[in-house]
Amino acid sequence: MRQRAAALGASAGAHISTFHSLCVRILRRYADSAGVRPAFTIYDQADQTRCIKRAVKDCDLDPANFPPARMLDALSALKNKLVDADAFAARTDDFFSRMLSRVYLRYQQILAGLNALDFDDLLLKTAFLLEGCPDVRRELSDRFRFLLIDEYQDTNHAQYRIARALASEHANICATGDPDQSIYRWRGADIRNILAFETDWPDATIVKLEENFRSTPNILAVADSLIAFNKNRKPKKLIATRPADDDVLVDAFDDEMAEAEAVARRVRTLIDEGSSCRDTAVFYRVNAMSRLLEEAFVRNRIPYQIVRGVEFYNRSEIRDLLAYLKVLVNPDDEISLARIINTPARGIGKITIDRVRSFAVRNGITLYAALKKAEAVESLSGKVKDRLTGFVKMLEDFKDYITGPVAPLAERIFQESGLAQSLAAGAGKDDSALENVNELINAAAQYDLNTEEPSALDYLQQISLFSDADAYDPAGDRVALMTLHAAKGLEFENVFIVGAEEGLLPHEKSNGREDEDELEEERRLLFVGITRAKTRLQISHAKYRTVRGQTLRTIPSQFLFELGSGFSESPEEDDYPDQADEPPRPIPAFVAGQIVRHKTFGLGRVKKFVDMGQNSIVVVTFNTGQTKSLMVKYAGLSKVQNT
DNA sequence: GTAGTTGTGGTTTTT
DNA sequence: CCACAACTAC
Repeated sequence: MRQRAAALGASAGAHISTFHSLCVRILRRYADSAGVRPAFTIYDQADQTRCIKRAVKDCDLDPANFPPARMLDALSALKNKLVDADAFAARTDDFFSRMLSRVYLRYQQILAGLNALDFDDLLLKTAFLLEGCPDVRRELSDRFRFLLIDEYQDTNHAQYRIARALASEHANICATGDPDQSIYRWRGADIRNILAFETDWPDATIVKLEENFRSTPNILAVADSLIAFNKNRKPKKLIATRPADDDVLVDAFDDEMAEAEAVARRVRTLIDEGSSCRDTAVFYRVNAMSRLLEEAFVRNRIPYQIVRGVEFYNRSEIRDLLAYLKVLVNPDDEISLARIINTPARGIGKITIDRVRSFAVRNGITLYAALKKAEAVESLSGKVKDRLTGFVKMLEDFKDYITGPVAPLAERIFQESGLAQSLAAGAGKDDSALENVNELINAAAQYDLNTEEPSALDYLQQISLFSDADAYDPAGDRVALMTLHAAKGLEFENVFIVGAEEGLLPHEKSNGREDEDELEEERRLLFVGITRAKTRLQISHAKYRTVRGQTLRTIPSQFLFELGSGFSESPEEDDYPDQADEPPRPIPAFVAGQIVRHKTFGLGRVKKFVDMGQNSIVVVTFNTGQTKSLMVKYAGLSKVQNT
């Protein structure tokens, strides 16, 4: 989480840390009381997915009916509410929750066996520790005598309970935040935390920060107009203190290439006029959009940085290298072990692994311990045994270096494991992999320099919690490219927001689901992006966009119609087909539940109708299973009689 | 048994 | 379009 819990200790100096990092430090220090082993590995989403798949399988459930992503979301929601597996088991009522409960119990068993904690466990275990051990709570409360929590609107219930426990002894707690900037509801952030702060701490002084020193009135007007469309909010007025300046621009481009190129050229112009690169940022909804922009910036010779925190650590070459480190630090981490045992290929296949695993189970030892005793596994050929012992020996040799600087160890692993060689062999098609590895090793070297007693364990636990905030380098004079989420808390003279299209912003995954809440969160996301801009703001969309290899005509984001009138449209003619030729026709209204037919997608059911006159949008779930946003005037939908 | 090949399916945001 | 899973050829 981005919000930081800063604790100001009189003698120790101020600590600035994210909630999760604080939890890691607490859990390591009070491991016994918290019921964890200190060398735990922190599992991210990919690792969690592997574990939950295994848990679902162990419970004899069909992954088709119990999709891993769904299950993880459900477990995460429970953990964020501090409902552990046992507590949940006691309160299941329907079939699904009974199955979920079994998966939950099994999942926790698996993680415990691997000596791993997921992100939610870090919070849950810390909260339980603080609430269950008064001694620990008092000690920490005394150590952190003043508590300041930023971005409080994005705290979840577990974080709330941790903060409450830490402040319980002294009540020196200060929280800052803005409910209109809550963009992590999907991750369990509970807006009630900030709304209820005054009731939780009755003596608290409330300071409203309504004056905005950052943005021009032009930008604030657009932000204000947009966010006012959210029904579920406390109205608030932003008061501009700066004089009016340039108009906000809303631009339409032919396709995503043209959009990226136009943005790059406009940035080029700003730079030529004397603006620093660091003063400009480009925001997008999904990481996948960064590539086109990157290419455009290269073409226009503009220095840029792609701010990617988590994204970087999802790269397979990075995951491979880190998996080696994880296994060295925590041999129980079979998820990482499974990843590296045949990466790069060294002739250890699935069947071999299964045999060693069953040997491990029979003898009640871990997979790694079984690998060490590979000689004793009868079902293996001598050749295979040799490969296994060679692999284990390599790891054991690396182990000599797990305390001490990390960069040399990472370099050594990269070379001696064969990763370097296999990367070089596959090069040509993608030379960025080697670059990424070098970046990782450089970052490790930086860690070594900044840390008194560097170790692989400490390094791994730190980078697992690496955030987008850490990824942004304000020192470099480069244009920043990042997702709207990553933009939170930052500000720039010039801001470009691209891809303001239905399905992208708001994202289709959050359109018309359950209720309006998800749409409102998308609106807040754009609001956050807009309010990052100090002086110049350009929001754009492409008329055609290629997604997954298919070029489709897009629909401008409904949010563009909610910006009020305080902006200039692009001078280009709006050349959507049909519009010029045909006189405006009355737009038919749809209601949710209405069955409709589309010439390409066939039959579907209306999920939602957004009445915007000529620009009305209808969201339809088609029988093919896909949900699409369509502009009524182009969709050619016909209403079908409900039977 | 392993490794390369074809096929399927799913597909945001991040700690 | 990409990652992964089952499949087939060594």
